[in-house]
Amino acid sequence: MTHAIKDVIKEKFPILYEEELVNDIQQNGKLLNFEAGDRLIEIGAYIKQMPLLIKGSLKISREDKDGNELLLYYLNSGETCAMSLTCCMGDVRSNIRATAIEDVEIIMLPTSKMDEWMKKYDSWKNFIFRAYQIRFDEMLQTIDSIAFMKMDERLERYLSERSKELNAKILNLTHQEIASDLNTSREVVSRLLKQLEKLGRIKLHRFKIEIISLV
DNA sequence: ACATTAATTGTGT
DNA sequence: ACACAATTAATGT
Repeated sequence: MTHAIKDVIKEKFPILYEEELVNDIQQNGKLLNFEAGDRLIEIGAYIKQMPLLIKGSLKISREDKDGNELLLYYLNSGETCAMSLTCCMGDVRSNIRATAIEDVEIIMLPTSKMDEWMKKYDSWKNFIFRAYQIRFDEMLQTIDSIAFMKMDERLERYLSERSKELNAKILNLTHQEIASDLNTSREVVSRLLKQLEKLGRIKLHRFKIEIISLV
């Protein structure tokens, strides 16, 4: 039983307060569901829709020249993908990939409306600017964690961020996944995780990591 | 309940 | 980074 898009917007995107805008979204938006593992956006594809994430979370990544997957950031409910905006403005192919890491519910909006809404609705404009700003801040943090932090600190930060975002104490991740997100080897991750477990900050299980207490 | 297999995780070099 | 061992979960018999 799906509720009206209108209600969902009011609940998850209170920042979009203009009644008329909400109606517009209701009219033009499509409510879609994806399962964990599905790819919503593939590298090289044209983007004609822009997502508003209602439930679940997405992993946004790109590929380097050797075909390695490189993590950009995670998207959670109440957020949107800033990259898909830049793509859809020009008639450009996507340079990112979006993969569902949990079951996901999203509203897809036709990019054709974006221009019009930017001019027409203040709250929409603010929303978009804010999405950019949040993403930008996060990327800055990521950059200096790569530049200045040692792997053990990066791992710890990674875990506490993920647990905060998903707001879950149990993360369903393999060591290999973490390793490719952090661009290191699986063995290093295993060893560092082991240390954290010894310190009593996490507990290790197969396929999952239980967070006990992280900074 | 047991054996087989595949994948994850652990460890030494 | 590589190689191999140990452990675990899933599946079939």
